[in-house]
Amino acid sequence: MKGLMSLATRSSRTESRPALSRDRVLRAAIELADEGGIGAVTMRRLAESLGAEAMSLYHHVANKEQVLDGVVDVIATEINEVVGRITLPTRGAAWQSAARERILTARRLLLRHRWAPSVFESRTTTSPAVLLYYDGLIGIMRDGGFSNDLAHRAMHALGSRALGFSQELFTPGDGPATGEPDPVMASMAARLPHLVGMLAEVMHDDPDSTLGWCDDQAEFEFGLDLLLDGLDRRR
Amino acid sequence: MKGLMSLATRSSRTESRPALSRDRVLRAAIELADEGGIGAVTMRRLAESLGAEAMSLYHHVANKEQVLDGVVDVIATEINEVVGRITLPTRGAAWQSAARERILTARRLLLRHRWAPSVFESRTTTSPAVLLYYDGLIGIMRDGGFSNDLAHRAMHALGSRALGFSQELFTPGDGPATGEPDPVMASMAARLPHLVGMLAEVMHDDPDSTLGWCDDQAEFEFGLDLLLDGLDRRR
DNA sequence: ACCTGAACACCGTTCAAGT
DNA sequence: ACCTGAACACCGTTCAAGT
Repeated sequence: MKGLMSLATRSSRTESRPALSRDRVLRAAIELADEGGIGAVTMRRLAESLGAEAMSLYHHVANKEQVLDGVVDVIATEINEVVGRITLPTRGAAWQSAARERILTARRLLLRHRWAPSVFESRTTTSPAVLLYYDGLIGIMRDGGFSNDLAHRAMHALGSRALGFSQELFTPGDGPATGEPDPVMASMAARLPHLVGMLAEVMHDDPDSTLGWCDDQAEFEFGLDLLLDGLDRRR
Repeated sequence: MKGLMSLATRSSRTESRPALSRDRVLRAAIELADEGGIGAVTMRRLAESLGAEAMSLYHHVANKEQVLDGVVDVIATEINEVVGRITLPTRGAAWQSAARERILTARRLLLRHRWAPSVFESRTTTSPAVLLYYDGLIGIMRDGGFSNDLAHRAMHALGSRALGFSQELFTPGDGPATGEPDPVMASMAARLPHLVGMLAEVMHDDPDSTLGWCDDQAEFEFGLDLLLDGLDRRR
């Protein structure tokens, strides 16, 4: 009797929603963030998306911080799986293309989640999967002949670029190219001659550019190569 | 009679607390953040520190986002005042030392507020003072012979480094050098041979280093010079 | 072991009311 | 014009109670 009851209970729950688990919580959090940004991830809405009550989550994660830690770890694990399949020589001068490929691959995966960079940055304790990713990158540099000291400085110099993202400096909204003369823009141009002149020319040369201030692929690669070239020279 | 009353009211308020103003609100927010981190800055506590009610703040700032925008602008204005007094040649090859000095000066001021980098990064609309700072840096590059296109790429490559800060990658907590053998550390070493080996050597060479993962001055300058050298070569 | 409802201590912000 | 108290719609999290 008791067995039948619990069986019925379990199966009725399974129909509407499988049992909660840490993994299901983390994946639901990623889905929620993909849909509505990281701000959409609240314990209450997360639970709701899983067909449960907010308090039920606390049986699988200690608190919200741990949800974010876990989300980072899930994504970094995915990155590790893909970069782990890269087979490229790493010895000597080959280190640079290997590192470049590893970083650009991480970038491709990371940017599937536009909210992810800021969450990666906000973590104070580093996820094991991120450490594993760094370990592989350091290994490539060591193969290339880097001393531990240079590898250390290199990791620092790369910063978040090691994982494939870089900060947006700013988004100037509507730039100087919006047809009719804008008085706000005009007074800005007077105070910011170099900035406005630069943006005007960049816009003119490439009207499709997003004013060049977003984390554009070409810009990312320019900065990355600047660093990798410099590191190779100090090798 | 009415005049006397209002005079009395004003003077009695002045004794305990001068009238609120946007500027006083922003300065109180900076003070609060300096004391307890940016998390300590809530509208309620901000008002309390000014001897007012939370709702009174809304007569001087539109909302909390605007408080943070204003805080960034106040700090960037302070930076502009100091870097504006730098008198260093900027023509030709001299651009590099001028840019370096400007950036390291900004860094000195910015790091008086340890919470500031993350707030600078979190702003979506850029403060006029930050734009003015960028404009000056672009001007230095143009004096150095940069095309607008290269200056644009350079600003991108520098990212937050243009303002004097770079991300902490992670803080590995207690590193491998803590005397007694730690089982957690041992299993980590097995999985992360390059990372642990690197940190062990860096620690050994410089026991005072903060495990090298904080935004250390020497590390910042290494990364900055790597970028400035590379940009000079592409000039 | 897992899940839940009610409650607590906070948030930012709106509104109507005061001077 | 400036300031305020009460209230609203949210948060994350604790607790005691359910199965």
